Amino acid sequence: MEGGHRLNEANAPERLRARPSRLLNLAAGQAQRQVSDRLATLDSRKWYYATLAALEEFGPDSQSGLSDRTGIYRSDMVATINELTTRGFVVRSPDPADRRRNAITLTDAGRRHLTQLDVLLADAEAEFLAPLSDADRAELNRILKLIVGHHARL
Amino acid sequence: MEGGHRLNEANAPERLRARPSRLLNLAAGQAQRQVSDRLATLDSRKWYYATLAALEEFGPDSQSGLSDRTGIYRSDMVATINELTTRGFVVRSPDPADRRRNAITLTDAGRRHLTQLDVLLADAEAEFLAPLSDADRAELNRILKLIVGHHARL
DNA sequence: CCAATCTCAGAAGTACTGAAATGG
DNA sequence: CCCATTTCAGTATTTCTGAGATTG
Repeated sequence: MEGGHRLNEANAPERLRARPSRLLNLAAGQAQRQVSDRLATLDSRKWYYATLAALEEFGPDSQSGLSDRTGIYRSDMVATINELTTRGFVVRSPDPADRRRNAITLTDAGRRHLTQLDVLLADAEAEFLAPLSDADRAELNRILKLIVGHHARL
Repeated sequence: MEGGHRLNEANAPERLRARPSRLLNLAAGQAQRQVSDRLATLDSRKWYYATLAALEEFGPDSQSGLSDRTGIYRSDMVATINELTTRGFVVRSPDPADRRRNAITLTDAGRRHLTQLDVLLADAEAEFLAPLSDADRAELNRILKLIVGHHARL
């Protein structure tokens, strides 16, 4: 879970080091790894967090709705809900108003788990943003939002 | 190669939208997709570019050396060199000085391919950096380098 | 005997496609 | 009959692990 293969960016060719796409990729990979590692300490993962967060903020929803809100594909949402159900974090029940749908509901245990994940995520982000000043963090957020907003549906 | 599943970030829960790790992930995914799509027009990919770039800048090298410079795992470098060899972009020959090693050498065709990939990458980056001013691009680069430099080998 | 290099086989997470089944 | 939702099965790519074979 630790050692092996540390990146030696200083040895990389200039053509690579200069590329924004590579920097973005490396930084995202670093963030991703720290986040996943922390979530794994509670046998959890990104998709759980996204799904629980959507349920907490917007209340019970269909799998299709959760897919829209989180960006997780519908086919993958099936497995996510299966696992969250097994762990008792959500309940899946048929929607009486439209029987094609499942109504997914957050449980108290799910809410507690979400709270724990928030702490883990804050820790992970504190770690990979460590070299940045508060001003830098704000700048990074602003710039990334420009990119994401530009390319997401308008 | 196009349609389906557009991200509707406006509907995402605040807990997600606010997370730097998510923004980084989405932006990197966007960059990644644009880069891969362009490289694919020449049946090429990121790893080809990284490997050819390392060979161009530092001259012939072992697979292990290329792995260090590019960040590609040694096990994956095998397949990369296989494919580059098939396409005539590199030559793999035993290193007479140390017969455990392969000496990987860039060919003229490889150099030409690298030049073409440079153009494609510039196009891709122009596209996903489109919403940013020059100052923003410089800021983004500076901040990402702080993160990457901090977490790469010191 | 130990270390380095190359190679192969494969796990695991993520992103994505297509189609069947059910119901509106 | 058409459309939406859920589910399943499967592809592709990337990152990463481990182990065997060869050579230093």
